Parts: sequence; structure tokens; C-alpha cells
Amino acid sequence: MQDASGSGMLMIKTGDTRYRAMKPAALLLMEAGQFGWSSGLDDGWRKGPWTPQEDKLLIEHVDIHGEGRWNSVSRLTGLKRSGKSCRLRWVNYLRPDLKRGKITPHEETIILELHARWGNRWSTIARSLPGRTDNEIKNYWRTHFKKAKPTKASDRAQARARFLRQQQQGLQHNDDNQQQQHQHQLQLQEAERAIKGMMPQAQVAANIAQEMQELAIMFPAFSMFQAADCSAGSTSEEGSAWGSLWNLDDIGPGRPGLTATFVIVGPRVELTRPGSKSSAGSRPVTGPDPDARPSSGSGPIRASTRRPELGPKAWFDPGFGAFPGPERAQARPSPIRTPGWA
DNA sequence: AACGATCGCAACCGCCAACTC
DNA sequence: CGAGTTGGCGGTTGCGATCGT
Repeated sequence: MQDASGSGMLMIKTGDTRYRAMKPAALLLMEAGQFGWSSGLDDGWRKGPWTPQEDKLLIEHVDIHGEGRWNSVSRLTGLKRSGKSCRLRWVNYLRPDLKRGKITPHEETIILELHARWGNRWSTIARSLPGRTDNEIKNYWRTHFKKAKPTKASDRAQARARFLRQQQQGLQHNDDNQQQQHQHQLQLQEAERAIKGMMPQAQVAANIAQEMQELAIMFPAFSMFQAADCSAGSTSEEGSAWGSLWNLDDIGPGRPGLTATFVIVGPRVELTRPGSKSSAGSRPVTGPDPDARPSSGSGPIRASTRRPELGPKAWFDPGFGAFPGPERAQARPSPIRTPGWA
């Protein structure tokens, strides 16, 4: 911890492991548990900003015990934090695979496009942006695009135009962003090559054909998901935005015209479709269009938050760890109450 | 320089599905 | 089969930093 700028601010390592300036007094209060949301313990749990010491304890805990069983963290580490708080801290800021730094123009484009398609399904959008969290994307959207209230097509167009202007400006003087973009593209290309070589295409085709048949019945407006604007290798602005996506046109034998999109999500590939809150597995879509759900609150239309083997978040893992996504940890045995943890 | 407005984002809350007992 | 637990998700809040006047 040190004075980074001579401004009297301390640079402490916050959860996102970027260094954030904080006033010394604030830091002292934080560490005394008297900062922010609570003046100490609430229901026995500490709230408010995490201290470096708390982060260290949590990181050590996860190193030893792995993710999950969050409610046991406080007992095993002495942290006065609820399990939910520990999980959130880890997922959003302490996870080692998180990408640091600002959202790149390329990522911005993806966020904008995916939000236009999926709405506020931040976790779904986050799966298409390796190293980014749903919280980060949600905040980014709210601060950059929410004010435009892009609920109508014209409003969305305005928001997009505004975004593109920002993107152009950003590209003009942001070499770092360009480098990040380039690296990201290389990662995506590597992922694409690996996946193309390893995917059992016949099985994929069969599964997709079944998915598409369901979709044809349930989502007549499925045409919006056609391939035109998101084919891989496109050199257009739109195409570059979808550099992480590729389509399998007419992949289902005997089902011409059906289109699926594979989203390369870190080390895996998700089959996406409109109407599913998250990516498709082999399970049928069971609810109405999630886009139609109320804008606030948690309605009954809600996808599974678990990951059953063939659930809505089923994905292919090509087996390399270039940028392991958050779900990789889910490959461990079930985190639910293993004997000895209770 | 002072002050208010706005921005950015970490962290919280409530809800709900999956799961165990 | 119902109650309790756990964890995932979207929405909201609070506060320091920055900007504009």
C-alpha cells in the first residue's frame, strides 16, 4: 500500500485487484468496520467495502477449499461476512480469471448487440465476454446506455449511434484498447480452431435440429436471429462485433433455413437461441419469451440458476484453458453440502 | 476556490430454482 | 413431499471521484 500519486491518496488493492484510490481516513474507517453501508455488524455480518485483509482470507479459503459452500467461509476463516457476500466478492472481484481494465470498444459492441437481443440478462451477456462479470456489464450498461432508455427501435438506434461515435473516438487514441482487442481476437480465433477440430458435428447438428424445431414452433419471430449480421469472418463493423460468434446455417439435415449461433465463451461454446434465458442445452424451452417479462423484480419467468448436465447452460469445452471462464469451477463435484461441511 | 450535479462502480437486497434432508 | 439451505440472478443503493459553473 503506498501513495501512488503524491496526492495524499492511498492506493489499496480492492477486490477487482485494480488499484483504487482511497482517502486514508476512509481506509482507516473501513478497516475499523465503520465505513459505508453499516457502522459495523448487522445481524452478526459485516457489511460495506471489503478490506485487503478480508480479501486475503477469502482468497486463501478458496485456494484451499475451492468455490462453493460460501456459508461455511465465515466459520472456517473467521470472516464476519455472509456467504452471499463472500460469493459475490469472489465472483465479481477476486476471481483470478477476471479481465482487468476498462471495457474495450469491441466488448462494448458485443454488450450493445447482446443487450439488444437478450435484454437485461447480464449473466448471459457476460458469458460472451470472457473475464467480465455480469455486475460489471450491468454497471457499464447503466452508466453508458441506460439514460437513452432504448426501449423503442428508434431509441436503440440513437443509443447505438452514440455508442459508435464514442467507439470511433476511443479507437483514435486508445492503443491499449486496440492491443486488447487484437489479443481478444487471437484468443477467439484460437478457440474457434480448437472447437472446429473437436466438436462432434453430427451430434451437434442433430441437437440443433431438435432445438430449431422447437424454436420454429415457439418463436415465429426467430428470423431476427438469422445469420446475416453475425457471420464469422465478416469484415464489416457489424461482423467484427460478432467476431466471437459463428453460425451453422442449414446444419440440420432436411431442415434448410434453420440457423443456430455458436457463441465462443472463453474455453467453451454455447448454442444460443432467442427466448432462452441462457444458452441452450438439449432441454426444451419451457417458458414464454423472457424478453416479455416485467422490467423490474424477479418474475416467475426465470431460468435455472443451476447447471444440470443438459440444462440451459450446457456447453462444449474444447479442453484448453486460454481464458478459463467462471463456469470451469462448476466441473468440480456438486458444491451442495458435502458431508463434513455442514 | 467552492459548491452542486453527475458519473462510476462496489456492494447490497429480494427473489427464486435447485438441491438435500 | 414439504421445509430448509444454498447459490445465481437482476435491480437498487450508497458514496467517492470527477466535472461544470
